[in-house]
Amino acid sequence: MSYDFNTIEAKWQAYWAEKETFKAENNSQKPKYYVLDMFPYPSGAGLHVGHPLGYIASDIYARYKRHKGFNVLHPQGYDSFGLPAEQYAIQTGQHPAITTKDNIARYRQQLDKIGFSFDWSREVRTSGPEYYKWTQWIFIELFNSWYDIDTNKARAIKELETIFSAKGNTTVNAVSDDETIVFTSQEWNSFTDKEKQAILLQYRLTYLAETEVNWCPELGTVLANDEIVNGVSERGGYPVIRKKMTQWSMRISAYAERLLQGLETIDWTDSLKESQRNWIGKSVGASVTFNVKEYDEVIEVFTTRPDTIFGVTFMTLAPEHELVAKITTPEQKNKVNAYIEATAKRSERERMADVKTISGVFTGAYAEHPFTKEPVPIWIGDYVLAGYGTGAVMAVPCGDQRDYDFAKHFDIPIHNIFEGVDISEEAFSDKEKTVIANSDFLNGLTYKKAVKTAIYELEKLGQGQGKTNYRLRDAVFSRQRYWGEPFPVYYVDGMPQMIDVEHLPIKLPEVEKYLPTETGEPPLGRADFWAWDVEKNEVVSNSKIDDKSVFPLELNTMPGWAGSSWYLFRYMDAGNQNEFASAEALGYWQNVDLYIGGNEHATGHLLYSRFWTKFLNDRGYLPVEEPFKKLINQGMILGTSAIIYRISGSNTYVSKSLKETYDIEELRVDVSLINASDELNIDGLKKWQPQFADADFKLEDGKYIVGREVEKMSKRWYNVVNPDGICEQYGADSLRLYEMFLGPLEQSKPWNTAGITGVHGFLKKLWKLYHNGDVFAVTETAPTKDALKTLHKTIKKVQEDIENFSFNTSVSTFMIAVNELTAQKCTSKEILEPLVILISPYAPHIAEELWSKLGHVDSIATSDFPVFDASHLVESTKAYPISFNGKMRFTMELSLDLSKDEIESAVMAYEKTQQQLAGRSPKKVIVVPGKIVNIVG
RNA sequence: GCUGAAGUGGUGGAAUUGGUAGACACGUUGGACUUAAAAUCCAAUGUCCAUUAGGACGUACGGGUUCAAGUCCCGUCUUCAGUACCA
Repeated sequence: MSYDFNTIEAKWQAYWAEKETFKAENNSQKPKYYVLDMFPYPSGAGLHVGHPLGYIASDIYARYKRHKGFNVLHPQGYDSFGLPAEQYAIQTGQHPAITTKDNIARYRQQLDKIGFSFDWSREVRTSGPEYYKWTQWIFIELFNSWYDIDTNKARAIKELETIFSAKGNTTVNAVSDDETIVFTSQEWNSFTDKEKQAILLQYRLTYLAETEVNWCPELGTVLANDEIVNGVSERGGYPVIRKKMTQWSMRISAYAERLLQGLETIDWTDSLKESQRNWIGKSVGASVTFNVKEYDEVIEVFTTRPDTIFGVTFMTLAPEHELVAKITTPEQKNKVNAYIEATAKRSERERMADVKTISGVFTGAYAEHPFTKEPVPIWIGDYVLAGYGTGAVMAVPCGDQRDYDFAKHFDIPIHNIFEGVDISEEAFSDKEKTVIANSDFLNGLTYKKAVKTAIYELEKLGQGQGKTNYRLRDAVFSRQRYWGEPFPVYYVDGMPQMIDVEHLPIKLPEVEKYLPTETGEPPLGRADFWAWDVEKNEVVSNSKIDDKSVFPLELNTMPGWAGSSWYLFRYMDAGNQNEFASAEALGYWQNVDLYIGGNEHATGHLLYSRFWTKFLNDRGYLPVEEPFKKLINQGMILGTSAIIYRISGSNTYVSKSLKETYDIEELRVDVSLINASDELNIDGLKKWQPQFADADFKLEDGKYIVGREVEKMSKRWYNVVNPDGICEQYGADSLRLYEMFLGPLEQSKPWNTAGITGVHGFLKKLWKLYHNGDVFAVTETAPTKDALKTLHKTIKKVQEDIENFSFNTSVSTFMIAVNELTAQKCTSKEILEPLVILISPYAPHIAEELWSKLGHVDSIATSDFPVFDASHLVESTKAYPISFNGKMRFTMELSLDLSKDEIESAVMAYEKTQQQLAGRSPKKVIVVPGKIVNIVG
């Protein structure tokens, strides 16, 4: 009986499903371990070979941890709200729920074939009402919270109302939109209900605000930055303008410092932490206010260099700055307006791309320098961004290159305030070497001292203070889409109201089309039943909105990251109808011990879910501050596209080496038409697409050789390889081993099936090791010394590899072990039984089969990992001379702990053969813990 | 520009704290078994010279530290990823 992987794999997959082998219990005497994959979006294209890479790695780790005696939670689900299903719905009219359901079924089928140890009883789907009920609940909790800076955590909004009615807002230190509003308790209590609501909205952690968006009138929707190419929409090529819209926002900025500090407590890669640090963008400096001459206005700026305050020779405002209209003089009005109009037409992306062109206009107004009281001209320029800091800068041309370039371009004076520095060619921005000059009380001071002194003096004037600024902006939470979570929100008199938890979920309404309405409202504006009856507490027909108890519901839906920000907690208690997860389940599982996924989520999903976790922790719903303790980014598996060369204007194609002699254009063809030596299957190509049916080919050596290009796997490049074919031809175990064998987990690499015969051959050899012809041939004979050595070498290496996530090298270790044992003709059960456990995380199906043949009734998944015993690994020694404190020493390396006698005999043996090194006999042998032995000669 | 990662045979990639570079696999070549093919097994395979027994050179490039450097330090080049007028 040969290795019949198809039968074996089907058998054990059915067994696992039936016995629920991988179901995790929420209480156990064992220690817990939570291994999570980033859940997939179920796209119509199905899984390709890149998807399972991370899943295989996490599956190996999960299975290993089970062998090591842990109670492992390893769930899977679907991030099933998203754009592709909606776009498909717009084109075909098919409801996204149906598309999504079909795609999920296909994903599940493909996943099952690979033999993952997921606990499917905990599956979640973000688009399921029983799931998004709790996404809506979290939204309401955010709405009902404010951020208290003094206790540094979120608190219930009710507590804030209590404070307001008792003491007004002067004693509250809270994060809010407008810190200048001040009221007493008497004033608060005399406000109307609507006024109170409007004020509270400025403190809530999710709030309505006017936000600038990329609006495409033709498509009637808001576009994300990456959906715009050269100022027009990627789809359709329609113009895009910047427009202000009222949208929900998340006050993530309140958590900026904690999101930054929290990075110190988690085990993520440095590059990922660095990305998040950059994104949060903390900078320490000062806020300075300049009075505007002849107007009763002040301009507030943020600067990291208050020490250069005497170098200010002008100010620049962003064209969008609100003061621009107020302070521009009549003479400059036309120029300024023309400039503002010109910049408004450019998208933010264009402005960023076009860094080199210097542009700006003088407003005609002057500010007053806080210390010298000299006039400072106020300019506008698009190098200042409205969205960062205060949208205004104090320009110090001698110390900042952008200010310098601007000043040179417009002939604005440049004052040198640095001692002994030449600024005739460029600005000087080296803080460390800074010594201030020409600056009154700052003269002679170095950077750090000058900053302190400048802030102190500004505070005395009441025109500035030390300030920390963050780049992180509040996150827009509204999408003008259909296929997303509806908000549990209705509007009374323009003010948002939350629906009570007991009436959730608010389910997505039916619409006949998935496009925005003709009047530019989101798709939910097409729903007939989309109004809230506060007496019946149910969704009713829009026609009843005239009734006094019926109000319109929110038309936007939530963004993709809403559902994915908390799903890890839902897995802990997926079926719970009464809570998002029970306190017991949350207390037991805590957070994710190991999270594996792609690094495209570095600043999106991974930041938002940290934010929500901290928030839920503040409000007492979670016992943890961070969602993911350890995170590994798997690399992308790239496709190898195949290229054929068509002679321009003809239907003739030339082989790769002939392409230079013709004027050609490149076409990509399906990679399944290419064999291992880059040869094209011409008959296959002719059948593939009608345009090739009567094509001519110019061959080399009787073959058509294609060009290859490594790029992202994508349908449009015809380079997608599905795992299904591999599973059929070589089996899931081969696929699993091969994906690991391809290279380091974290590295991107092109998919190439050529090497799969290597790992497949290994599995065949493994099978043969346990069989003599057709007979299972494991015996009770005592193992040889060599066999024991091979086994324990393998245990040690595999265990180290798994702990270090170097799965690729353990595949090699297995191959060496099997080759050695085959050569040794080992049939001993004492060796072969533990060996199969070592291999089982990688190739679980064949391991289960051999395990049951070894006489076990239970799944191998519950067996214990073999214990490493170093005593089987006595090996030869190496020695190197070292010089230490003028004395000659030898360092001797042994492969493991040896007894004193063994060391001494090894030293003697070594001495005999290496007399040139061991001219003197060792006087003392020092055993250093581990494996280095120092011999002092 | 900045940040991060990396550069090793024909290819994917190994190499503990510095300690015999190229494990393992693919590919290639030769051989065995077959009528033949497939499958399987065996051998060789960094480069160059000896063509035996051995020697020299080799981890992007140039220096340095060290008894010893793929690994550490300085400089240069290249590639990939992320990010960008952040005041």
